[in-house]
Amino acid sequence: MTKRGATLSTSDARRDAVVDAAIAEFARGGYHSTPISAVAARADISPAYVFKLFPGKVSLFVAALDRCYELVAHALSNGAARAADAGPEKILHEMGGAYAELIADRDLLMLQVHAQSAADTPEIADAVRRGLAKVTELARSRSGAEDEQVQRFIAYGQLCHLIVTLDLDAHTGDWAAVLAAGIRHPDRN
Amino acid sequence: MTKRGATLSTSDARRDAVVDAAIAEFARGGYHSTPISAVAARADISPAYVFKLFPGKVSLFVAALDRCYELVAHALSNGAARAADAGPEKILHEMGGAYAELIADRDLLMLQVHAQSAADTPEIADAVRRGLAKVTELARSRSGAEDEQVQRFIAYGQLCHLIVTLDLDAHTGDWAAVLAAGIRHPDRN
DNA sequence: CCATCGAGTGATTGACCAGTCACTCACAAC
DNA sequence: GTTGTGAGTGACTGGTCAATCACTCGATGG
Repeated sequence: MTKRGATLSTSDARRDAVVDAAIAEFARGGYHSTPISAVAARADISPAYVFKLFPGKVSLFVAALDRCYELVAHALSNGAARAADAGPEKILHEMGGAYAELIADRDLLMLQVHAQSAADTPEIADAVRRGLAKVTELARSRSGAEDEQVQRFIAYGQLCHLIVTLDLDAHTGDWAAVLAAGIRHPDRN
Repeated sequence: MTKRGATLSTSDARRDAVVDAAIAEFARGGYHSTPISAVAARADISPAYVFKLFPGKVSLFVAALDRCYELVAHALSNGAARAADAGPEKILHEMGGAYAELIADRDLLMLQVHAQSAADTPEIADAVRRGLAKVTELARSRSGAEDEQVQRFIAYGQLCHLIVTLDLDAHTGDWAAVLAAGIRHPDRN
């Protein structure tokens, strides 16, 4: 009972669609509390078929995570291009702006947060390290900044994750304002 | 069948012991994949009795989290005292050192990471915000530093969480070294 | 000696979920 | 037209877990 109508899709196309659904669902509930059935439902697919496309739940999560970091790297790269041959600080700033735009819908950000928490599963930890390596080296090579500046770039990225996760700009004042000051927030809608 | 022998403990003492066990167990598995039975086993208690001491799983987690931030605040306070009346930067640096010592056993750090990932449960998000507020205001008031410096203090704390979670100082070189540079790591044993 | 009360448990329930398997169905090639 | 193949599913299994409840046991007080 193919619900989508239209032509029968090849399994590779389906796999891509399932990864998209996985990003959205895992971003909502995290690894442990998101059932495969939720991903399947979003992809208009039976839960059983997900296991034909991926060997298990971890593989699916890792695939989603890989895709997430790929998108992040792509955005950072674009950001760097926008500041062409300005100084390192300016380039990093532009990359930060591009990242803020990318994560406006929260999914890619939350997925990273959940992945960090699920890093006791070795495959997941590996995927996070892989992604973070890509991002770090990209920031360094494209900006030409000192190691210290690159480190700060990542640190403020992590702070940004915290702010969004806790909805700090909406909630309460003062101490929250200290943390959120000057960080580019995703649009609220 | 009270296994601990000795005198029968009052329920309040038991509650404390259960919170300690909860910190250790939740730090290992996170909120969703840590069963109450694991906490109960570590506290030498039947799972059923945990529900007599706490109304539900979330309450237990929140209690553990509250205690965690209490310990963090206490450590930071001690750190600030060590630098008595030095400059703000020096005081913040000393607080950072005290924090690094406190989280040497990883439990208090991992609990915070897992809490962030479980922040879609409102009670948990509230507890994290409460704790973070306490820490932020403590850092600001005790150091007398500018808002910007306090923000940086927290941001590097988050970076520290990432480094420990991914075991970055042990794993691989170069990009990992950039991120871990100058951060005081917990003793490896 | 009896009543009460708090500490603590065993057994159970109801729900959920990862993973499996045998199956159907559409289409293609011969 | 029948044989083969890949897409896709329904139904099931084995296991886990939060939460509940009726119960036991030991101490304490009258």
